[in-house]
Amino acid sequence: MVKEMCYKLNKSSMLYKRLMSKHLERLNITYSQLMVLRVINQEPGITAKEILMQMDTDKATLSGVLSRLQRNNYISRVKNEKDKRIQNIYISKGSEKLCNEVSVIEKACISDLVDGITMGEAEMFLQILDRFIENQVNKIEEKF
Amino acid sequence: MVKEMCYKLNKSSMLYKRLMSKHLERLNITYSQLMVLRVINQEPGITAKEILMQMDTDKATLSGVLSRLQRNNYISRVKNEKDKRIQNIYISKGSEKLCNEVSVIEKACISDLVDGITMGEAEMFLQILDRFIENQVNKIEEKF
DNA sequence: TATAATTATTTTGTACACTAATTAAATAGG
DNA sequence: CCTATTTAATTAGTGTACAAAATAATTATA
Repeated sequence: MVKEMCYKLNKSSMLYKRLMSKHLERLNITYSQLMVLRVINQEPGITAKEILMQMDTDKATLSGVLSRLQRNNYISRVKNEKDKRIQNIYISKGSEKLCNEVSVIEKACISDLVDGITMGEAEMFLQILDRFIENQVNKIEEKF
Repeated sequence: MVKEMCYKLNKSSMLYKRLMSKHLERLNITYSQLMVLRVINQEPGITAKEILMQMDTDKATLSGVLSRLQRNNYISRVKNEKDKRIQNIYISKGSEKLCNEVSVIEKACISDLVDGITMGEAEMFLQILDRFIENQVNKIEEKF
């Protein structure tokens, strides 16, 4: 039962990434890059460390995503004068527009995914999922 | 709401892979490799094509997983004499034991994940998830 | 029967997740 | 003040996901 849940959660996650990447392809940005760009858009001047705390991800992975975002001129990084280990990250002109544009695509893309699922069901689903995630986090912290 | 569902599904999937890989580390096999190994274990002599049909994955990805499994002596591939494009895949001696051993680990590892979730809730969760996945599959097939 | 189309699989190239090791800067303790 | 530790971020290396192209064998067709 739990095994089935895990298997299907993975499957659904995989499908979502597939779906979103196909839609994002023409915008020349990836799903992971977009997630990070959004966080930067909401908090200009944010540091990599702060992004890490907001998004439960890996620092090495984030480093790569950021350099690709910079390479494609979506962001710029400015060395902090007070603490030279830190870089403040800013979204480039025009990229805010991209964020908004994607929100529209995303809405259109995912609205159909709740077909046949009622509001109440979705709410219950989220509650259970939250509990499940909490258990996962505990389990990971517990052992290692 | 849907967005939140997608986000959390992804998060949960990521956490599960993290959890499993930490447990599998000492067995010197990865989660993806194990999934494939299990299919081969159930159907000795299976071909890559047939594995692809059972597991909704990518042929290039599978090709890589199979060569790593072979490199680590978990499987062997024998060229089919009737159709030389095909290789029949067999599990190596001792690897069946690994499959069983992992099932035990997996059970221990994931039983705690349903803490605070009733049987009924889990069932409902799975039903909604199934519908969600079905919608995703439709959406992917529809557009491309 | 020669060639075109199809099929099974691998290779190449890009992006990402994760671990371990490294670099560079800041801060603490003696 | 100088070493030791901590902190922020990058680099190197392995594995995975996916698209596109290549390879090799089989089957269909002109």
